[in-house]
Amino acid sequence: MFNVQRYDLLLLDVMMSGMSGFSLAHRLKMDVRSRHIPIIFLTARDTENDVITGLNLGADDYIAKPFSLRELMARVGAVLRRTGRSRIEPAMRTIEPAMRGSEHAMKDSTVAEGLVIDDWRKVILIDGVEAQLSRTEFDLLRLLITETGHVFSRQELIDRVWPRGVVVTERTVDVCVTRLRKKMGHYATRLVTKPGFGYSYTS
Amino acid sequence: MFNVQRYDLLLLDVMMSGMSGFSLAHRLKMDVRSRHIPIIFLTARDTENDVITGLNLGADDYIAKPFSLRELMARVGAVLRRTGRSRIEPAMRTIEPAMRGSEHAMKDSTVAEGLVIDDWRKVILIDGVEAQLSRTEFDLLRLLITETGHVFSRQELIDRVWPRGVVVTERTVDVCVTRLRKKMGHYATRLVTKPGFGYSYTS
DNA sequence: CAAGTCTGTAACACAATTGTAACACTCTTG
DNA sequence: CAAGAGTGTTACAATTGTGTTACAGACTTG
Repeated sequence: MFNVQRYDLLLLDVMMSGMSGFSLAHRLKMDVRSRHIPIIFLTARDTENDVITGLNLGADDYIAKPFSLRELMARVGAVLRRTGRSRIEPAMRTIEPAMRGSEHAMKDSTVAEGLVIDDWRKVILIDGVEAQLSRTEFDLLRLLITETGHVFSRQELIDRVWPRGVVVTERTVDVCVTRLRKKMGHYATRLVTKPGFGYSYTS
Repeated sequence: MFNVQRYDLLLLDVMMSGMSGFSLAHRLKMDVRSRHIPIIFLTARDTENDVITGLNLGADDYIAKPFSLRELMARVGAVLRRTGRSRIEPAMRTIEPAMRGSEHAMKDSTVAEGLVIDDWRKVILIDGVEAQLSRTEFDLLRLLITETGHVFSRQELIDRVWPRGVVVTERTVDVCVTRLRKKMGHYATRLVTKPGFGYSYTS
């Protein structure tokens, strides 16, 4: 593609189909045509190793999933401003129309690998397919995803998901999780039970 | 048509009768006579794929329905100014007479597929046929359509549609929606209830 | 390996939410 | 001030969502 067009910035997923984002970045650095183009990595993995590998290859920034599109845009803008490689205006002009139809996604969408919580439309997208969640299920999933990895106790979940003042059994959480899993298809296994502790979302 | 006349800008609907706007754009890019003419796509579809296809074909901008004619004109002006391909004056001279009969539409009309909110005459056109809405119904529908897809909570709707300071039950919103649906004929189903969340307009 | 504990889940009853008709009240408008 | 349109509330029906419980497994622990 570099033979045909010039790019202001590369947004690479560490886990791309067929080739890892790192390999691609490595190959690009070998290529004179693409040298000095700012790179931002997207990744679900947030281990130190990944971060260091990314920065050694000259990544200009690093965004761990889940992230909001608002955050993504802010970082893109920051990198473009910082590198001064291109004026921001033309870049934004390219990006903006692409965002037009989905501006709402800028507002509060939360993104995990394959899963989008669309807080605007109040639906979740599983591999791009809408799934209707009830209010409680929606709030529960959103909380778990926004703090991916953290194990919540049942009481904690009740306090933060259920309306103030309602009193429910801890087993209620289990049932809600079961119902959520049913609607999440093959991502059901990401709602992990930690026996004795509670539940967490793990990518 | 390119044999007969020169054009300053193309405004293409992605969904045209007989041929998609994309196919046309593709064929135009092959044709020397039409090369380098700025293109703006109009579309109701806001999927990522459409956006990307549009930009790859060299679209200069992208407007998703619903949009106001005011916005459309602003973008046309922006593209003409940006491409510098023609001075704006002559272009506007061509456009203006065409708009004469429907200048009022410039003010605040909002267009969704099959539905026009005429803020000048305070009526909506359903498939071109006028429907009389009360003040509250009109404001409610306009808000929902201008933010197509967004799910509003009942309180949010009360805050933004009902006059400042009035206090009404949340159920009032339900009744207003019911009345609206009755006047919207077969488009009634576009006023979608999201149980537990609120209402939205969906095309 | 057995007793005890924890979790998954179906089923049920009930609780909450929503659609809608009816009615009373308000606000215009002539 | 009368007529009519518009609006908010309420009641009840229809729909949808939710909490609890019971039982079956799974897991833990000594």
